[in-house]
Amino acid sequence: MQSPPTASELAILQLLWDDGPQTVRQVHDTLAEEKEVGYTTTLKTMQVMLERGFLTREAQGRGHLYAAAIAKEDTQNKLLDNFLDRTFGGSVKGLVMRALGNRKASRKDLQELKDLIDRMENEKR
Amino acid sequence: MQSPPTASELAILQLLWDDGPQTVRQVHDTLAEEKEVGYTTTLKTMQVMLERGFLTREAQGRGHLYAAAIAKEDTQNKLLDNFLDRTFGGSVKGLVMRALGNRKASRKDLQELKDLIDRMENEKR
DNA sequence: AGCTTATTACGATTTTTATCGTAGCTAAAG
DNA sequence: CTTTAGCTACGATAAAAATCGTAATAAGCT
Repeated sequence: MQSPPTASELAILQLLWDDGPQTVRQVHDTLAEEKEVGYTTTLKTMQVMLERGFLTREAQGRGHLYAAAIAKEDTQNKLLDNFLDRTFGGSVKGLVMRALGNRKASRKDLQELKDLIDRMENEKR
Repeated sequence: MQSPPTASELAILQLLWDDGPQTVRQVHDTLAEEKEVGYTTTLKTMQVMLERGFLTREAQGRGHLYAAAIAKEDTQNKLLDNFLDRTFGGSVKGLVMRALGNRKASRKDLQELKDLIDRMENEKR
């Protein structure tokens, strides 16, 4: 993955990751709920993504069924890495504390995080 | 702050936040260590940032001394918010767990995080 | 004052990203 | 078989971000 997906591309990837392979029509209809955009814009973006190796597709009916070709976690990791460096100078602690401080996490989330931290501390030993 | 600073702009802000007000020359020399870029590119970017209200400046010698006009924490918060929504579907837990899982945090960092979580759990009561 | 050098101002260009119009194809419907 | 509705392909355009060239300005030196 040379350069990471752009914001628009990422929005499409999210749909394909979460809801599985879809046609341009399906993707577009979902995107259009959030933001006004032409059908051919979505189509073109997905064609570019195919070109870039972010998507695959197979013939289906009169059109194509597109699927994500890159893994969600890998992609998130790379984007996170970039963001961390650019915005928090690479400080994980800075990012995490800010994220927790700003947005409300549920009690259950907090407990899971503590568990994760405990496990990490043990592994470190 | 209408639209957030771009990647290039953010790099400049980081320098001004961390090392205090500087001239274009100083900023440029630091940036140029990382990446080849012309002096007037840096200058122009900083002029645009002034225009956008991200920087202030005052006359100094033959040139100007620039300073960040927006707060580091506010800016980081907004960028984090965007990033969280775009990349992790707004899931703080997802982001935090991934950040901790990927990059190594020091034992001290982990302890501080646990303390923060404990404080949050108490406040929640 | 005249020269040199660093800086600025300004506009233009390039590059990247996002957007869309149009023409043509194809399957399904009549 | 013809019409029609939905898609695709392709190129063009627009918008945003990054880059730089050039000329003017002003400080510092001799």
